[in-house]
Amino acid sequence: MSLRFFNTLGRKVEKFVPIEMPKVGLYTCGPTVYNYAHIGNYKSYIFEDVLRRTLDFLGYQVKHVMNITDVGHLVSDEDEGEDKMEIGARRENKTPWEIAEFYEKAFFNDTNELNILPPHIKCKATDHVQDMIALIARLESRGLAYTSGGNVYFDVEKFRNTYNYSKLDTASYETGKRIEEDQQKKSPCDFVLWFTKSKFEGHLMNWDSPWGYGYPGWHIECSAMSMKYLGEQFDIHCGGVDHIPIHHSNEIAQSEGATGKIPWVKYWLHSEFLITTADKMSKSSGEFLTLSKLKENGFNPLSFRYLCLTAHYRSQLQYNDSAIENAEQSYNRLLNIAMSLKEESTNIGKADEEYLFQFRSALEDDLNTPQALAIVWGMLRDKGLTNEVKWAGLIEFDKVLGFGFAIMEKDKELLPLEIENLIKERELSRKNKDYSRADEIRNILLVKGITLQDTPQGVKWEKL
RNA sequence: GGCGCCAUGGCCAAGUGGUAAGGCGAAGGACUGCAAAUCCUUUAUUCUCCAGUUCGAAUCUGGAUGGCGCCUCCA
Repeated sequence: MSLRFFNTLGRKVEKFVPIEMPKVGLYTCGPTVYNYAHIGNYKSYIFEDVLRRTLDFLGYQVKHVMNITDVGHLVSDEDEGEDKMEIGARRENKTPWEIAEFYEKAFFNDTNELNILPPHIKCKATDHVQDMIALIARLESRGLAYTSGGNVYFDVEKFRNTYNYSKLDTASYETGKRIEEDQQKKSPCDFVLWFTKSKFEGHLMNWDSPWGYGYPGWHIECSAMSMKYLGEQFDIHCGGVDHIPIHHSNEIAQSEGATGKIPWVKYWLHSEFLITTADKMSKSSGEFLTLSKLKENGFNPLSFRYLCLTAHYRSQLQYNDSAIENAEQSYNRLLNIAMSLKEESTNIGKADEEYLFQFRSALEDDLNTPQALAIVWGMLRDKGLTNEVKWAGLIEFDKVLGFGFAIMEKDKELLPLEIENLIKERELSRKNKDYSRADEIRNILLVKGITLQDTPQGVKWEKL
């Protein structure tokens, strides 16, 4: 079988054929850096990482571009028209640039802990304002943009998609219900390309442009930057499902409108949300679960990665306490098995072809990671395989799973002498059948965060 | 108001016409001084409910109920 993806463009699973074999241009929507990302965000980034690793695994040459949105979006959480970057700035008494730098760093710290590969090119919106201006000018020259009330708008009436990507019925739009309607628009579906008239006072991030001193609309950065680095047509564009109706529809309209080349992007892949019992995890609602919080609660970031892999990227993932606990447990077992296989494998064997084939097939089937994990467990439990073969297989699988088993080292740290002596004393007590003293010592060590296991090979200890 | 998605054991979750993957948990057993870890075994006659199509439905159709998302902030 060959690689297949569910393409949002046609809402069906399609064979993946890159524009120029074996190269793949991949653009993934990056973070808006006005606050910490939450674990729901990271579900998407983990999906994109698995996608990229799968493409690598299958022999494609991927060029991965990701944007950093460091220009605030137009509308605020309360729908009153405030800029997120500037809200963040005011909240923390910093400039928008300081805010952006701080949260960008936080983002990449988190993704690093989740073993998410950094993009080959990361591009900041603020570094590409000239590219955006050029693109807007291009749209203007093709008659697809108009100026009204000081702002430049994209004219959707002048550009009709040949495919109904978003499946939005624009005729039955209920505009002005959630946010105040912009009376300057010709059609409710028009969107701003360039602002000179901000709805609010004291906007700090501004640039000179042919239309006046101002700042770009939200959607234009992705079109401008992706085309700059990947060409006017490229293979894959990813994001969360929430981007389908508006952000990506607008991107398509402005990109195809500017170049006249259709389709702009061949495959659109969208990741479903992580769902909590309480509320949708949303940055704007204030309360959200960050990776740091997860770590404070004692969970390994890679357990969260494992959890994301147990569900298909296109289905909502139910997140609750037992879900992450289950995942942590499973991941720890997998890790232990991996580390023992590593220890017991003196020479690297050759992975079993049948399991490798099954694993590859699962991923080729629109990235079925739950199926892929089932195959991993199946191989590990297979009594017909030697440890060398299993370890070789696991190394291969891990290229996509991304836990980093191959480079991981089992903690070989030494225990303080005091504890070392307690363990020795306990061994002596056990030999003398003084089990109450032995159990007492085991409890003392437990309080100090060390568990003991009396295995046939001797005492093993582990830090909690 | 419009549009889209989903409903599988205690939990997470694959499977989308041929008779329910996998992980966690739980139960029993082996091992152990007892534990822990590990290993072995068991754990959904059934896929929210009601009709229908079919030789055959978790999978298709209609309806009901419940949940989620989008309609210019969102992964």
